[in-house]
Amino acid sequence: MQKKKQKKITAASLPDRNKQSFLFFEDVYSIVRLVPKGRVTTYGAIAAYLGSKLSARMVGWAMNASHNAIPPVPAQRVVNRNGMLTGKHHFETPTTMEILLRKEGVQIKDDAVVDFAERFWDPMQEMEQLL
DNA sequence: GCATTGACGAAGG
DNA sequence: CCCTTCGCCAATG
Repeated sequence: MQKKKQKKITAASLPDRNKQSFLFFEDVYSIVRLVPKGRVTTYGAIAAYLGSKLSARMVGWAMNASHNAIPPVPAQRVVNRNGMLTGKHHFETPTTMEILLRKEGVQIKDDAVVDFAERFWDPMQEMEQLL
């Protein structure tokens, strides 16, 4: 049986209406939506969970399209591996991300999550607990 | 069709 | 310890 090579699905190859159905997007969104309030995860952790073949950049790329996602994705809970709010400029206002996180009980200092190691929510780790 | 960019991350200098 | 380079893969010009 021929191995089903990863079908090269691109958002551009789909009608706008189906972009939100883009599997890779949904995978990312599903994980992000699982992040509990007051916790954060990273692009790399999500990429690792989906498979190391996918780079963390693709996660960021997917997040960029998360505005079109329904239900909405708490993108503010996704930060880079350093705990920095690198995506803050992609929100409606540069302070939206920080405000949302503070509202959820996450302390932000110098555009970074305080006690990031404790706040970190690892998809793979959490998935194991569910098993 | 090539070059640049990007909400990343690891490695090297 | 800070900065640069490279790999990652798709989008965009």
